[in-house]
Amino acid sequence: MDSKTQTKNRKILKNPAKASTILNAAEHVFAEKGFHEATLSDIAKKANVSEATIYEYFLSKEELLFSIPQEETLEHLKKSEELLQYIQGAANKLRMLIYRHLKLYSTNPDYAKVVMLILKTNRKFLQTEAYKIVQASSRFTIQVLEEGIKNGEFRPDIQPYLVRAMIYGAIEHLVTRKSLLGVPEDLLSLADDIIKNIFQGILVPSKKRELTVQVMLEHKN
Amino acid sequence: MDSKTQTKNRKILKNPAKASTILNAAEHVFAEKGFHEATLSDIAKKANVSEATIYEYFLSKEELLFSIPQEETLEHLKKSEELLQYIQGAANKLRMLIYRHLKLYSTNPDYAKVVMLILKTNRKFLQTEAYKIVQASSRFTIQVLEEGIKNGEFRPDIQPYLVRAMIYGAIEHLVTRKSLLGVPEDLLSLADDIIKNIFQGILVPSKKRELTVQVMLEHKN
Amino acid sequence: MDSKTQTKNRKILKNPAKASTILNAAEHVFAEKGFHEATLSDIAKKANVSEATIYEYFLSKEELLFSIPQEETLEHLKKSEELLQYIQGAANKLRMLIYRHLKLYSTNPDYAKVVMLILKTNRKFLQTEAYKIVQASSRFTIQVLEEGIKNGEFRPDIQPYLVRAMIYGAIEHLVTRKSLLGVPEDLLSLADDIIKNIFQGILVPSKKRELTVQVMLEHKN
Amino acid sequence: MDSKTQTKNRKILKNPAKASTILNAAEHVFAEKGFHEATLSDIAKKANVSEATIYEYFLSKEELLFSIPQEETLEHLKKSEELLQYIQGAANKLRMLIYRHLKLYSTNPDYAKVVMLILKTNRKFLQTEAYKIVQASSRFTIQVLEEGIKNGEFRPDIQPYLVRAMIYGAIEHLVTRKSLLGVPEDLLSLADDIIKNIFQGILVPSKKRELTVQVMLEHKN
DNA sequence: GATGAATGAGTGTTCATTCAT
DNA sequence: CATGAATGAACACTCATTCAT
Repeated sequence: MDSKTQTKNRKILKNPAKASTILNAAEHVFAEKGFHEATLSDIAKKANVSEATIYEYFLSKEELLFSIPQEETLEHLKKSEELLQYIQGAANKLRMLIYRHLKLYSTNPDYAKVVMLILKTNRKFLQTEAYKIVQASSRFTIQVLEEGIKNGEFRPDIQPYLVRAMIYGAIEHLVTRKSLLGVPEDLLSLADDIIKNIFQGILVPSKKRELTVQVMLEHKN
Repeated sequence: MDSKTQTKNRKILKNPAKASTILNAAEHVFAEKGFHEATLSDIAKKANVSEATIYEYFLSKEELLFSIPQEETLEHLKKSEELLQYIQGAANKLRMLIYRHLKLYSTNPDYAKVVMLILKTNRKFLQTEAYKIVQASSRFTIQVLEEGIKNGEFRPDIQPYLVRAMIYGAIEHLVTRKSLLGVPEDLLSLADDIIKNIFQGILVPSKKRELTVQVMLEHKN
Repeated sequence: MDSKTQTKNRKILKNPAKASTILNAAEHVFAEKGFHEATLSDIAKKANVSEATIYEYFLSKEELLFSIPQEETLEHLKKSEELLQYIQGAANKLRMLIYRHLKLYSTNPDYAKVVMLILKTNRKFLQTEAYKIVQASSRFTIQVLEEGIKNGEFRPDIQPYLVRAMIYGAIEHLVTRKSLLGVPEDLLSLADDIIKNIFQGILVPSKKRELTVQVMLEHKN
Repeated sequence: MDSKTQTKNRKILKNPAKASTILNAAEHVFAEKGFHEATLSDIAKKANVSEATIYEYFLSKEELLFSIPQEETLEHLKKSEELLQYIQGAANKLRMLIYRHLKLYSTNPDYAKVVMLILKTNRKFLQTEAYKIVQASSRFTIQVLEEGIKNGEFRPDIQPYLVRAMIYGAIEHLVTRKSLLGVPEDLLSLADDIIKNIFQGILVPSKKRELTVQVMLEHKN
């Protein structure tokens, strides 16, 4: 609605520092208590502003929640996009995306909690601008996977949609566990192993048996 | 708590049919609206009982929520455990576990929503009896993975904990998407592809080049 | 909406005594403080129930307000309707209606305040069932006025709509003043004077001069 | 209070144009939404000033409301007072007062709404300077009525206080209906009929019967 | 055993008002 | 002078939970 934008004179653009303070407080409180359990009063206290002030910057508690990933995600996305241009090879690009994704959550545990425990399962969030950014981010992965298929790096029969689900699923699973249970201690160190598993699978390759055949041929000579 | 169970004379054992009716109603309403948005009044209406009656069978709204997976999960677990005994080979066993897991959610969309959108991100659920059953279930996967490593089916350098995260992560990611967005239409058909990816990875194997080298050696002889 | 009627299980029919208690409390508090200045808490205290209980009987503060005149007005209306049948002559009927109207407010000062100071100027009230009853009540007056015109009791050139406005206007004006200022002390005693004014107007009739002419004619004979 | 007026340096005198702009905006917004439903923000927007500026000219939202009739009413009063001097006869004077009163509201529908729907039922307004002006205005009516009684134009037994109530009551009733319901379309055209009713009443005069008697007397001769 | 009825406790949101600049 | 920015104070409304019958 037009009225929404105009009637409510939000000062978020006028004083971004305070908006950011509120956002950080909200992130922290939401991370700690969850959305419904957190109160505006909690957030106001944490941000050292009045509850009314929060409403000067955000339309509602829910909009405040949805505003949390906006900045962070957009910035992350742009950086990833930039880096993709400097990296050769789909495998290397994918490695970077996985690594950065894990790092994003790893270095921002509160943010991780908000995303994994609150936003990811919120129906309304899916209709949000912020969510579109998240979507864009995951589209990169699809593109890189397709690139890898095209240039022969990746199996031609993989389904990018499914592989992405596995990559993100693994990361989300781990970050969620970390958020809820505190384990594993060091998320980031898992990146390489995830990548290795994604790349090579878990089966012992059948190459060896083929190799054995070769050797037998040698004996024949 | 134990004391809680004993202090209140719960009649859940006396009239399991009604308890089950309530549980089903709750599952449906929670799936549709989410935990906080669903009201006891909604559930009571759906179950054709009074709100007070719900409290005859369950201690609280939260306990009602936590009771939902109990039956289903336990049954699922037992069946899996049984099947594991009849299957030869870690790969085959793993395939079965993945398939059954995906099928469980696939055939119970309401249950899937409750688990994926509500329980999985609930801190308190982790301290629940029901959760221990879930844990037990996922312990099978670890065991199978270890078995596969031991008998040479799986790479010796895989980390079972991580592989499990990838398997469950992928499934959860897909089931969550299905729960929220309705896509993909047919979850179950993805099982084989997930298994294939998990087993073989996405990289095109470098076997071919190695093979070429062998051939050159043969000529040398 | 259907949902409104069914979703909210109002117990107003089940326990009319309590509904009435609440209504009386509301009438008193609204009369004393006005609608916006009165709080649900005030009313709950006055009625010796919890605020939540009020919501078991009424959908909202506003609906509570609008429910106040319902009973009283309907009862008043029916009685008036009945009495009309026993009275001969439009003038006598009108006298009764005026008298009863003034008496209604005169004996229920709280009710008078609610009607005069709150409801009468409330736009939404006009779309209410209760208002339709009020309308019906004032329709009697129109009918009686028309009857009086037809049978020659009232001037044929009067406009019933306007006369009604004058009658009710006068009453409302007086009741409002009484509600706000406390004067005049005794409203009811004004009834006869109002009636007299309405009936005869304020002008000294010019009959006398005409009469004189007649007399002169007599003398002439 | 006097102290209030002096403590705060109100600039209403310094820039009467802006004060008037605000007052007009307030009149419009109050008329449209009612007092409680209107916000200072609404008024500020309508007046193209900031909310804080409104407080430079008026002490509070309520004082702003009470300031609305001041000018208009005073002007109206003075003009009426002047006209009274040029009119002969109490009946003619009363006719003028009624006509002008109805015209005042008729030509200022926003003002009419503010007065009829908000101010007239506001307790605090009665303690206001502005209200005293209104009172003064209605005192003219009393004076004219008394004059009419004295000089034989009006019945000697009418109660001026009551007649005034009827006149103003009728006008208020009609203006209120117009404000809320939009009918009748043309208020001003009702003036003559109101006057006629007030003057002559609604009863068919009993002259005729008396006249008949005279005629019989004539026959007797 | 089942429930109608009552409520305590809690919270997001609004807005008139103030004041430093 | 004008106002942007901040907030204190208030309140209607909801709902899980209890308990007498």
